[in-house]
Amino acid sequence: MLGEFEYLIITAAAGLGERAYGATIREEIEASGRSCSIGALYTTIDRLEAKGLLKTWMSDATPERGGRAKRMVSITPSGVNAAKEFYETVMRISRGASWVANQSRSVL
Amino acid sequence: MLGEFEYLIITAAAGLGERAYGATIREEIEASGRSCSIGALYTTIDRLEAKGLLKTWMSDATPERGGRAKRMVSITPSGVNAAKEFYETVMRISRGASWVANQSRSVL
DNA sequence: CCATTACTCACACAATGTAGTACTAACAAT
DNA sequence: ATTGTTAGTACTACATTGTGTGAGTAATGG
Repeated sequence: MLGEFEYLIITAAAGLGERAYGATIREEIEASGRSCSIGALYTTIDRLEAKGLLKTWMSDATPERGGRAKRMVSITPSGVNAAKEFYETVMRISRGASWVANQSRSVL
Repeated sequence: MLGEFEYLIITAAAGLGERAYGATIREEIEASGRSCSIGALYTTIDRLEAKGLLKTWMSDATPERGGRAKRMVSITPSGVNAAKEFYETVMRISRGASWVANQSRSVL
């Protein structure tokens, strides 16, 4: 099973599409109010890659100040599956919990 | 932040209400298709109690064969908050993800 | 006394977090 | 042009927290 942080990274990367790499993923995560240390980010990316849930490759350096080569990220089909399963597990578990709003609406 | 298993236990206990203790929580979890070893269960209950997210106490023995005293569980207000936050974090993160169905409906 | 129900313990492994290091390129000063 | 400074990026080693295992122990009713 994915951890919450792993899910977070996969989801952010999926949303960023072609623009996904360490720094943009981090911004995305912190923008949602969750802190994301650099180290935690890369170790998790490594682990996810080892599990085959995403793949990475080095791009060429861009002509920006400090434009070091980026480690680009994209989600594999397995990665999408894993994320989907995580999401559905949380949904299933949560069914009926008092802190879940609007439970009846989902049926309408 | 809660782990997935911690969330699972809090949710199961919340659903069971007065009847929540080790064995019923375990049944509840396994009924949802997720395995739940005894050891993992109690370790996690211990940790959650240490964090103040739930409280436990020993009940009297029941008059059933083998009816040993049970370690009853109930969720504290902090526990409800933590669960709620976990749920909302996952929801917020997931907004827009391709694997989430019916995204428009939530607005209606 | 023994089958049943339930909990405890000791440890192993996996996921997440922190802090610090190192590399690259633009920019600025000389 | 050379050098130093700074910003953007990636990597590594270690610390902490979360999850898993299953044998072992205790209490109770028959």
